[in-house]
Amino acid sequence: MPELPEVENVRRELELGLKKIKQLEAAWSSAKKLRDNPAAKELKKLVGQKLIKIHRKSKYLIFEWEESWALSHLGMSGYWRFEKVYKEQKHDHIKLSFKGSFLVYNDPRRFGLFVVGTEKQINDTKWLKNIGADPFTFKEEDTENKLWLKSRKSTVPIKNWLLDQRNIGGIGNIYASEILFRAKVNPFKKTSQVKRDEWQRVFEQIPLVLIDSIENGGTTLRDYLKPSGEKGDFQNRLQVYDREGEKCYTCSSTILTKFLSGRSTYWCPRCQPVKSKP
DNA sequence: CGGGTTACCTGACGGC
DNA sequence: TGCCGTCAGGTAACCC
Repeated sequence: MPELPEVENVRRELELGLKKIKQLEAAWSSAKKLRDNPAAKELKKLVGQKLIKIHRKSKYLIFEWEESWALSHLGMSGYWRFEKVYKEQKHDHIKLSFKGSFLVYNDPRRFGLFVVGTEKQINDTKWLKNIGADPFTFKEEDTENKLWLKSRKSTVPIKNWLLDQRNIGGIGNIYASEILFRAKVNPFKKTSQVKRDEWQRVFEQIPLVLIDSIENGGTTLRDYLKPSGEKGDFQNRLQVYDREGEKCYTCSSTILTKFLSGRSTYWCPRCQPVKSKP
């Protein structure tokens, strides 16, 4: 479900709610396992602490408590919700009880993650350590050139390269297709064969598309909801994703879709030809 | 090693 | 109505 823009929207809304939150009074987790379910005793470490800030790295939420940190990943179907009165829902997995409010993690498919530790322990987890460049700062840090050099060695399709979190953190299946459409690059092109000017366009579009989506509340195709329960709005701005058989807004060609490494890939055959223009 | 496939889970939806 | 196959916004363990 959630890629970087959705996770950032969750982060922003949760942080708005923090002002009203006091100490954690009780913590509960379901018996059903998430990807790495916190042992009940790990979760108990948070009791008595105040939630201070929520950070985001790539698609991960990082909860900063007074003494501890916690790492949250929403997988495909996870979401956090704020409630004044707890109303149990199917697939609730974590319930944090504060005075006068509840913060609940629900995740039907249970691909999500929640672990507790010290700041150092969390930062040293394999999940945070293996994340590649940050899409909003790689321009400033000469990372762009490093990524370009790295890309010369990769023979995977460029779309797969964008999805590999070890290269750039935060791009998922929707935005990989959207970024490549806006950059006018064919998603099946081998990464090492993507020319410098095409690469330039891809790099330019990565932060633009992600920010555009963040500002529009993320993409709600099926079940993504912000903690407030509201839908996102970026689904109305998608150019190719989920638009198979519809007309390209730019050139009126029919949008195509194809399975690539197990993921649906959408593109416009005329705007993103296999052979780039000379 | 890189690159491809499949598994992990539940639910929604379409075809028969 | 129900059963079955397919697909879903992510990651990671397997293969070769």
